[in-house]
Amino acid sequence: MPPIKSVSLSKTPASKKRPHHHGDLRVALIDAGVELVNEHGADALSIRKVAAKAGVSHAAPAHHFASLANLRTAVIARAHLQFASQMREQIKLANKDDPRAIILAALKGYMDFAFENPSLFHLMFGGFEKFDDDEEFTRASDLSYGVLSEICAPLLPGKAGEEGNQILVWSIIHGYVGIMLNRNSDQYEDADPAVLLELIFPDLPLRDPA
Amino acid sequence: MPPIKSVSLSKTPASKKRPHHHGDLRVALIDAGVELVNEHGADALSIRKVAAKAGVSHAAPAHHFASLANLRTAVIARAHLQFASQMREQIKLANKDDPRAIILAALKGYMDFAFENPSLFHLMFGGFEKFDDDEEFTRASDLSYGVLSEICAPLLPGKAGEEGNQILVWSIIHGYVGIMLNRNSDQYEDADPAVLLELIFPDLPLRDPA
DNA sequence: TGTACATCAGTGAACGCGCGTTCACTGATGTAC
DNA sequence: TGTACATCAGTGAACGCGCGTTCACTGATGTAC
Repeated sequence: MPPIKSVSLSKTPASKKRPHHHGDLRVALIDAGVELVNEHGADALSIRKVAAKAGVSHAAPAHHFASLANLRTAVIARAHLQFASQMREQIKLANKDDPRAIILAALKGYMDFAFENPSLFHLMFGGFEKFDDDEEFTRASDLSYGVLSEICAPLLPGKAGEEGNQILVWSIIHGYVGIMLNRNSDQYEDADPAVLLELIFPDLPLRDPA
Repeated sequence: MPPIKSVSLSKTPASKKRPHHHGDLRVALIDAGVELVNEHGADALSIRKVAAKAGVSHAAPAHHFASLANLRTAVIARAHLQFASQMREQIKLANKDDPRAIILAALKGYMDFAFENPSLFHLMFGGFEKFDDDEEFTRASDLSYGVLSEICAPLLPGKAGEEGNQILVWSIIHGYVGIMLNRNSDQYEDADPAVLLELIFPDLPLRDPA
């Protein structure tokens, strides 16, 4: 029995923008990179391992990433998307009329991301070579920084001005996370992040609601 | 003319504890490691490069460091010594009766070290494999942490208790430094660290002097 | 609809490199007598 | 003081490994006609 309309059937999946061979190798390689880093550390990211994990030959990634630094930049960009979205998800759970609750929620998302993906966090902020002017990267990292500036907007400007508040809040959470990640793992394992955040931020001065 | 007392002359330098061949290769290798990291990044630390920099064969370090992680641990330990001493030097310049000035001074030392040795700073806190229970390492890093707990002692305990103050102060400076190091270098090059510190710490609540 | 051709993603072999580690060695130093 | 010996830091060759990168290729997809 010959297939009826086999041509149109094969054309429909083609309209899904599936490129020539692999589904979307570029995306698959970045996925594999994120997994590799989380499983074996920031150093473990390599073109050959990423290719193996995606099930292609080690020469295939060259068609999508000109160098290891390009791949790394893309993985960090992807990490920023997840980072921002994890903060946004916590914000959604907070009372949207309580700016302080929103800040604490976002910072809980910040900490959760870092503690759940410590190696990825180190890759993002640990001084690894990346292309800071890559468009995909700047778009993604702007999403993260956007969350932070957004939640700080209701804060009363301090002596350091608007930007001072942002840097202060960001410094505290970034430093706290960095310190905790650097400790021997079992030393603070019973510390409850939410409680610690409350303790660290006892009274944030807010603007009068306009 | 035969040398008089040549024997005792040659014994005197021997009493300087100079080991067999090299002066003190272990120390020289750590020196070379610090230089390598500062010059070419935290990733550039390798047994072979360190040996080359110290002018010995690449098999020589094996007599002093069982593995790369051991060498790295020793380099980080050395970095902590410098880190602590840089904070102590700034503290010496401050009015010793002004606890707030002492805190700001120590944090200036903290920032100066990080900005002058960014790669070393990343090596110390960037999640690289090291032996946290190495005695030389714990002794050195305890010196750094000792400075931080010392300067925080005069602070009024907050809701998070004594330890909360320490974690808060440390988080702020650690996070601020981490964020600045992660930016494109020229973005904040005109920021005066001392001024920023003053802005970030407008009013630290101190204990009554007993 | 069918055919010829261009495009280009993925292949597999090969390259040279730097790496950590091992090994038998050598030669200077320290020690016992 | 002099001699024999033990110790051990440093040597140089060799190992196998994973790496990024290159290359001619092949074969599936997309397009022009």
